[in-house]
This record gives sequence, structure tokens and C-alpha cells, in this order.
Amino acid sequence: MRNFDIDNGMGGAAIGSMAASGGKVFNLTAGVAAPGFVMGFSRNEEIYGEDEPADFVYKVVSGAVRTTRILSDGRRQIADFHFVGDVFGLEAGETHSLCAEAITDCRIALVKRIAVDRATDRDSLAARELWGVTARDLRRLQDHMLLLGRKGAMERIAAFLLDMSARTGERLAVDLPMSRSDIADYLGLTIETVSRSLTQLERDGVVALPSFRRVELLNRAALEDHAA
Amino acid sequence: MRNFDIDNGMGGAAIGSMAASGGKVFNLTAGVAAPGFVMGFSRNEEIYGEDEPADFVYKVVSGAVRTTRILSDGRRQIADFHFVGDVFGLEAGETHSLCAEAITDCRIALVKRIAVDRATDRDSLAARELWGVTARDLRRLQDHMLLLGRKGAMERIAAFLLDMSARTGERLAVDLPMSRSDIADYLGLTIETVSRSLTQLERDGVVALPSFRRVELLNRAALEDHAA
DNA sequence: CGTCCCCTTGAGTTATTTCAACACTCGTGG
DNA sequence: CCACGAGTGTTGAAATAACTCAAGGGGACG
Repeated sequence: MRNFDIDNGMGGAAIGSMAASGGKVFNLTAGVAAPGFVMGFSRNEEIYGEDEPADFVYKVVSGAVRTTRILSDGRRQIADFHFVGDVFGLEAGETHSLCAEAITDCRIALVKRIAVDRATDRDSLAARELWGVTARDLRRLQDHMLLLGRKGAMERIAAFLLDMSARTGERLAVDLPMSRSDIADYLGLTIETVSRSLTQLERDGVVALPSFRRVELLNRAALEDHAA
Repeated sequence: MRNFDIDNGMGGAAIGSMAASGGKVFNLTAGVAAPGFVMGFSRNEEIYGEDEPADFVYKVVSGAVRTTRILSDGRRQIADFHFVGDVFGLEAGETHSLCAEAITDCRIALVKRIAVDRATDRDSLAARELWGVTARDLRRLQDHMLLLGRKGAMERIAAFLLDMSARTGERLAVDLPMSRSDIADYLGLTIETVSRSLTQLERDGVVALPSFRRVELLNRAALEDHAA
């Protein structure tokens, strides 16, 4: 089931010590490195669960990840998506506040949290950088909160496409690794509304949908207007 | 307009130096103290604006504060409310990501951010505590995201009342410092829907509404059921 | 006592959801 | 090579939760 993989991943110089457990040393951020290992997860596999002890910090080596919160009756809200290079699962407290799952088959670098803590105890610059990771998450969630609380379906879809485009750096098209269901649960909509909105954008000539998972941005300006 | 006030506020021991500017030394958190001063703000006065330089960190001495984000067309989303003892406006970046306004007349302790930075450079425990403040904000926002994305009007109101009750420690009643409009913009609803939901809870005997701003929790269990 | 602001209530509208059916894609195996 | 089936996505019609618009009620404060 689980594909251990001590090999490759991020390269680069390391400040942290090579001591402790794992094999390689990973750069969590530019100035924070610690020993860890790479682990493979298959599509829809859980990486960690909500309320589990946060003993590791994670970084996407390949593939894509979603972090979610679920209500007892099954309603789900996706907090964010994480792509190659993104750090996730970093907690100030003892447990994970969200659940993380693989969207696609993916490889994830795991770093022992204790090792990260040691690094931040010694190095106040490293501590600041990890604080910055949490602060960036917070900022993204503030944007998302405005979207969920006050934007209409079409605005949500448009904002989502533009955000995906910005994160991948591709200005002309986005290849979505996630299903309509994931998009819906991220945007606080139903899959039907997501589908209808995309179709509408296609009819308006704003995007093209050559396949389910690919969206070509034909008219960025119009999309930005839609995003309000 | 602005009521400067070097006097009282939080008492207690101080780790930080008494040097620099302001008069008194304030405990931002248990282990983080820095010199600052208290300033008065009147109802609806802006404390800081979105995208303004984050030169200060703030702590509520008396009254209540809201942090908001606004869309160009006037739609508003309130990120959180802050009550006595709460720290807000702490940023990892250079600018404030939200706008802060006084809900009621209030007194706010201001601490120069440079002073806080100096404290965290020296003291890794202090740094961790401030990271914890940001992490707590993030966790609250994750809960709120689920509410905004996936909960119905009645669930939002119920969750809101229970949260207010938890934050004040009052289990039998909550005195709301904020208007229906603030509640609506916090919960992603309209004032009419907020009003109707509260009336409904009153009709069901779950709460009593002796005045606009006071809610007595007659049946906590029922409220918890409603909150899903 | 009057005025302003905030809140509530009602009636009608609408955006989104729900329910249901159908279409497409892709991998598997006959 | 094609048939099959499961998973995934689209589309339509009906239902509904919440919104909008409009009017009126009630405190607070001068």
C-alpha cells in the first residue's frame, strides 16, 4: 500500500543537522531544512487525519493534496489545495486541525516536527519563516472566507480559475488535478453548479473546455470581470 | 477625536525591556511583553485599514473590535470579532491583511511591532507564542470557513451564539456588542435572515430575546443540535 | 416629544440546490 | 476490437433556502 522512497526530492543546501532519523535533508523553506524522507500516496489516500498528532511537517514533491474538514453528516469543506513545493500540515499546536488527502498519486516529503522545532529554537530567522508559512495560509483563508461568505457561484468559479492560473504560473490554461466534487467542496457549491458555471463560461467564450480537467483561458479580462 | 490614554490596562510582570517609546509595558501574551500605550477609539472608528503598514500589534483593553474585508461594490465579510484580552493586527508580512474597526467605544493597547520583533529575535519561546497567536486565528478561520461554505442559516446562528457564549464564559446568556448587520456580515447572511433565525429560535423556546443585544440561552442542548 | 437608527416582519423573487436522467471517458477482459 | 461497467461529468426540471424590497415597530437620545 505504502511506497517508501528514500531517494530524490528537493535538493539544495541545508542548515539543519543531518543527525536524527530519516535519510535525506529537505529544505522545508529557503532557510529551514531538516532530515526527512519521501513517501508515496495513491489517489484519495489519507495522509493524515483531523485531530491526529502533528508529528510531521509535509511538503509536496509531486502530485496534489487537499486539506479538508468534514461534518458528521458528510458535508465537506476543502480548506485549500497544495501543489508541488507547498508545505502543509505545519501546526503550532499538538494536533492537525484538518485532514489531508492525496488528490492524485503523489510523493510527499515528511520531516519530523521535533527536528523542525529544534531548528527554530536555535535560529530565529527559521522560526520567522515558519511563522510566515502559517501567516500565508491565514491570508489565503481570509480571501477564501470572503469568497464563501459573499460571492456568487460565477464569481467563485472565476476566482478559482484565476487563482489556479496564478499558482501554476500558466496564464493561458489550467490543468485541474481535482474532480468537480473537489472544486465544489472547495467553493462551497454543488458539483452541478460548478458544471453549469463552467459551461456558461464556455458558452460566453471566456474559456474552452477541451477535456474535463483542462480549462483554457480564452479571455482573461472577462474572467477577471466575473471574479468581481 | 482620538483619546490618548497612557494610564491603566493590563498589569503583570514584563520580560521585555522598558526602553523605547511608549509609557507602560504590556503583556501581549503570557510570555511576550513590550512597551506600548493605550488609545481610545469610538464606535465604528477605524483602527487600521487593509493594506496599511503593520507597524503595531494591538490588544483589546476594553470594548470590542471587528476585522473585515470589503469588496469594491460594498459587500463585506467580517473575519472575526475581538474582545477584551484578544490580540489582533499581528502580521508576519509588512501590511495588514484586514481592516479593523471599533464595534463599541473601546480602548486598545498598541505595541510597536519593531519592539515585538526584537523580543522574538532574542527569545525563541516568545517567537513560538506569537506564532501560536497566528495559528489560533487560522484555526478559528478554518471553523468559520466550514460554516460559511457548508452550513445553513439556522446552523450558523446557533454556532455563533455558542461561540460567543464560549468566548465570554457565560453559559446562560450572551450580550452581543455588535449589530445585526455585523452578525450578518460575519455569518455570510443578510440582517433579515439573522433576525428571522433568532425569532425562530425564540418561538421554539431555545432562546429568549429580552432586548436587541441580549440573548438568553434557555436550551443549550437544542442549540447544540441546531449547530449540527 | 420627535427623530434617528436599528430591528422585525411580510410578500414576492431568485440563485442555488435537489432530484433524476443521461453522456462521456477510460480501463478491463472477453 | 468491441462490449462492459464504474466512475465522473453534464443537463433539465422542480423545489427551496435565502435574498430583496417595502413597510412598520420600538428604543435611545436629544
